[in-house]
Amino acid sequence: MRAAYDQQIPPHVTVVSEGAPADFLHVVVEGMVELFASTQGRDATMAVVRPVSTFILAACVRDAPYLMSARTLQRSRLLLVPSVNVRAAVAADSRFALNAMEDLAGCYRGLVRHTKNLKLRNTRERIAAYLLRQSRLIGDAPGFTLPVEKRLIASYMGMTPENLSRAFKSLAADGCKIDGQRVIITDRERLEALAGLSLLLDGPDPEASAAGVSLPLPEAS
Amino acid sequence: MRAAYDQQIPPHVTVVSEGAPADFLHVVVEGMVELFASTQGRDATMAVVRPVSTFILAACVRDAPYLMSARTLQRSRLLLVPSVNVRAAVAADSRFALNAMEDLAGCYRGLVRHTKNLKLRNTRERIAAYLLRQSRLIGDAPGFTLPVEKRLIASYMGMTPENLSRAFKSLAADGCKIDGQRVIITDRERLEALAGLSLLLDGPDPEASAAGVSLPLPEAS
DNA sequence: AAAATGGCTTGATTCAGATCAAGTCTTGCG
DNA sequence: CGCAAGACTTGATCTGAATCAAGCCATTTT
Repeated sequence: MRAAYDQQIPPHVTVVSEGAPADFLHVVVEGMVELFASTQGRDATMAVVRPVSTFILAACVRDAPYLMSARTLQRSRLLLVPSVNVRAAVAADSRFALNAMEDLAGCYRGLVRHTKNLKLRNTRERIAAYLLRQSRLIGDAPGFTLPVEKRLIASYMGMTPENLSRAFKSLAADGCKIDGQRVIITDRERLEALAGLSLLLDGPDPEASAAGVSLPLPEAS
Repeated sequence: MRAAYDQQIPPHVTVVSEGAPADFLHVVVEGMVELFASTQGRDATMAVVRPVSTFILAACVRDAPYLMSARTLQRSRLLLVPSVNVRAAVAADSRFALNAMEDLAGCYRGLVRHTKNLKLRNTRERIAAYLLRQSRLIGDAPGFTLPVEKRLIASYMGMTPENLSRAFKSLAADGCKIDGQRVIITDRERLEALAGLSLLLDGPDPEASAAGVSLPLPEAS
């Protein structure tokens, strides 16, 4: 920690570029950071990280190049811990190693869920599942506010903003009303049927949210 | 290790079902195991594990339910290590913890690559990238043999077998001939242009293959 | 207050990939 | 050896989602 840098970053700044060597483990202390990947114009949101969570731990551990880029969505406070020190701490302190490992395992499982989602569900189902999960994470409240821009949700879910918009509208017939940022689940049963919710996929276990990676929590309302 | 079970498993046997508690860490000693996920009839290959590699390490570490199922593709020899002992070893032996962590980080990075692939490339591009990667992994040989059934490749790549078949055929125009199991890259430049190969995505680093997770290596020919 | 910017919606159209339906070829097995 | 099962291919058709093209609305800038 003594070697770490504490930085305030303005919004919309890219703090990590994929391909660069993983010199620092990043910790989001305040704000919100998007992990994304891009090739030839195309662009995909991989996750959104919220306090207090780390990102690109895997690259540090393996001393390999970053596979994702990162940019701030808001003004954020980041802690940059030199990878060397992270690896030293892992080797020296078994408690630290255990915690780091749990974090990593949580990220991995979050990504498995995300990938299963992409492969096994179509757009409407993904959205239904996402909304149900958001609702559950704040204690099964039927109403809440979307925590990020819709375009970001669309990119995360692997669809275009146009399609997300249309899908949101069409969900009115399946138990969920979306008006601007406001979401109201009017018929949970129906929405669950649409999502084809395998409890496993969206788990009752909160690890992915605890890990702060995936999309942020909504605010109840 | 003293607590582990050593098992011979016939082909096409499901050895792990998603949702079950992670009582054992599995190690593939011989053979080939498919990790997959399914909901309501739909089915998606997530990875293929080859010797010597572990699978479902993340679930063990977190003492959480499996997120993927596993079935043997061939007659396989598996080592089942009780999760309790794995966690004990992680806590007791920092060398073990470090190695486990590297393994986990490798799996994570493999999955990041896979997900980026799904989100950023269309089917033909994914296939081109896959073939180039296979070629590179055996030392840039232009000719090789597909290591697994095409239907499995199709599922892994998130497309139907029909589509894979058509795409394979159409690649003749882009520098690659596929005839049965045999693949011959006739124009690497062209194929690379199609794949839009960002070196980052498919990496020069061999970790994903070393981890034995993803699809198996082909045989040169 | 007007103008500009960026996010969101809506409609029309297109297209990649899925589905459906045969058929062929290979492989394992009684 | 002959049959059955399963993998793969091929063609015809359909459809979910992308793309293209405006327009709308809120927020910020001038």
